[in-house]
Amino acid sequence: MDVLRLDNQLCFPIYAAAHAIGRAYAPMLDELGLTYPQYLVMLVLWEKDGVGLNDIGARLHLDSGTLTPLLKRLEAQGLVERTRSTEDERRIVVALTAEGKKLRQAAVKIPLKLGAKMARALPKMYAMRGALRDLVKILGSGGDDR
Amino acid sequence: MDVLRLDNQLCFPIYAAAHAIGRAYAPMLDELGLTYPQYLVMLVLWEKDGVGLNDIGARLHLDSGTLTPLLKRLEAQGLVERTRSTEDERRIVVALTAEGKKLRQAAVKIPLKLGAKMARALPKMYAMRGALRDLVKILGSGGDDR
DNA sequence: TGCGATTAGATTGTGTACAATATAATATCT
DNA sequence: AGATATTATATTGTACACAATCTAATCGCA
Repeated sequence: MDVLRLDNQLCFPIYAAAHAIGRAYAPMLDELGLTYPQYLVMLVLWEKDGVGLNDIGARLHLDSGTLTPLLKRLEAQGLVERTRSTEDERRIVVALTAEGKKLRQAAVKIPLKLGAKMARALPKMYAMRGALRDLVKILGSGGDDR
Repeated sequence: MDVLRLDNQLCFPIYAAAHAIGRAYAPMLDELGLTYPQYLVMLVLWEKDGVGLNDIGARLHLDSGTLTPLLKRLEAQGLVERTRSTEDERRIVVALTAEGKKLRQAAVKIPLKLGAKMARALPKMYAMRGALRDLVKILGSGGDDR
């Protein structure tokens, strides 16, 4: 077997799928004024508001180089507020604004629409989810828990 | 089920895994002077030299906005040459230099090392490859076959 | 053959993603 | 208590990725 043949690669399909996912989400998220990474950040915050930048990074495996500008833009859109923690001044706490909280209602349609779009792929995606998580763990998760 | 809960997302694990893969490849590819996307382009060319930018894009689901600068940098490194096709002047043909061809020898170790690194994840990755390819098809593949 | 439609790649603009580095704050050790 | 080590985030620099748009070349149709 030719280890350098594109069709024999195991990682490339993941890469290609991730990009396809991003492209598929974009028009729908654009209606909410969000990009896919921003949407992921909002998911984290809708789940637990007022967490640190570090915590968001740990959940999403993204570091401050990515998150700082991203959060700045979310703040500029009036969806979040960033403040320095009083307990530890190195920490940034990210809180949803009322508008940010309200956006959740509109956002509910996103996974529903995407789910419908890739309905026939869903069963296998459910099946591969755990393996993908394991892979992230094995390879090292990036973000601020490095 | 909360459709907006991060752990319930089916796409996020793919996104996270793709980024983890990129991070895992980077140090090794850096020794060859390549980035992961550049490495993918080289895979395509090692397989079939002298193809069009469009063909590379179709294989990798990347468009000219991404490929043009990427190929420019590969050309600057002396690994490829870009020429205008005589049959169709809109087309760019990308050919490996001798140095580009020679790099394949050093590149063989990359998949081997990565494979070793994620050995225990490999069986499931083999299993999910087809499903990931289907997903790319379903969502629309991007690149220049849009 | 001429003209409108389509295509290939370049370009512009925006938003990531991450390595490396810097600065200030906190933790740990002696 | 003081010094050193570590940590959180910002910043800098580089390389993507892709939508939108542009320009020149080619295709398809009347």
